[in-house]
Amino acid sequence: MRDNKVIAPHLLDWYDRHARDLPWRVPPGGGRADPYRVWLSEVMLQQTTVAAVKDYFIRFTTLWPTVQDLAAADDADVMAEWAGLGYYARARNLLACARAVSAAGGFPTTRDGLRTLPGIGPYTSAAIAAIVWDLPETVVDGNVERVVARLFAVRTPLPAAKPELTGLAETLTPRQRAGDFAQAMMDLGATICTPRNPACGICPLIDDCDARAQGIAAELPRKAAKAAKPSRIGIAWIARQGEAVLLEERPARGLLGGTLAFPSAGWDGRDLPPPGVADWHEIGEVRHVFTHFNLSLTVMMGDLDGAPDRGRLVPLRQIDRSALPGLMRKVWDMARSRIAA
DNA sequence: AATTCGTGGGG
DNA sequence: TCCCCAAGAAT
Repeated sequence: MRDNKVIAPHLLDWYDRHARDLPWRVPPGGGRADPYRVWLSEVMLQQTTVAAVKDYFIRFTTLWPTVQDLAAADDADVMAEWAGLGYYARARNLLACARAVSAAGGFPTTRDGLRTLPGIGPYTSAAIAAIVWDLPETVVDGNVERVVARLFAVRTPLPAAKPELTGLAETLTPRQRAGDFAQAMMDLGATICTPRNPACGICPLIDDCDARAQGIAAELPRKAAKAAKPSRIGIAWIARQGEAVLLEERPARGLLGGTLAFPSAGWDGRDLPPPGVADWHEIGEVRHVFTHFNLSLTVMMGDLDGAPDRGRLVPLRQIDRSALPGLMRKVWDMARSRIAA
């Protein structure tokens, strides 16, 4: 059996002095957090950096201050506000969750109850339970995996090491202030116990860290080798008619599911013809990187001869770049420069 | 259980 | 330029 580490008092003391000030966070000892704001921030923060989330969080909470407000919102408005943040299944699940919570009269007050809601998994359920309801749940995100792997010098590569790391993390969670402890672990991982060049010299847990003692902190956690990233090609069509351009809502599931987009094909498993008859001509190539492939998208432009067979024509001035996902922003930027010229 | 889901920043 | 990675969940 591994040694029993007791790090919570020391780490919480560090957190009381160094907690980051974040829009969704209640300072240590600052009272109960709003479950809506904590839930919204945790969903936005899934696989997404704090820097990228901040503005989105402020916009969402300004537009929809309560979960009831969000539950009453139009799907298209929420998708448009989420555009650019990525992982769009989160936005669809966000609305489904808001509507379930609103109908139920509030958020569940246990981890298991939270876990049943769409978009809330092992991490997010534990985070809300600990941060909002002050329950002694153990929160395991990428930061905690790294901190724990180093504290206990776990050499097993991820993701196989996940159960072991979770078990070890559970031995660290205090009965009191579990929410602050979780946020302290994540802050530590984000600011000191970083993936590369960890700042062990100023780490409050330096005397508890096995990896540091063995001189291998920067080498942990180990990770399984990743598969090479394949390349895909496709076509996007800028279909014009007078002062309007064709846009469509993508299918609800899959790549960029439910987002607003220019008609395209060949890169997402769909092999579709152009959206109508036109004098198609190439205006350039857009490159984009997804999690699991690189994309080269050939952009075609043309004036429609007759009605398009899908999508809807949107007046130029009505096209809102910020309502498009990142890939389609690139396509639009290229098209707009051509239209202006 | 392994895949499939975005995007932007940093080294 | 390329690779890594970031408060994961759903299937």
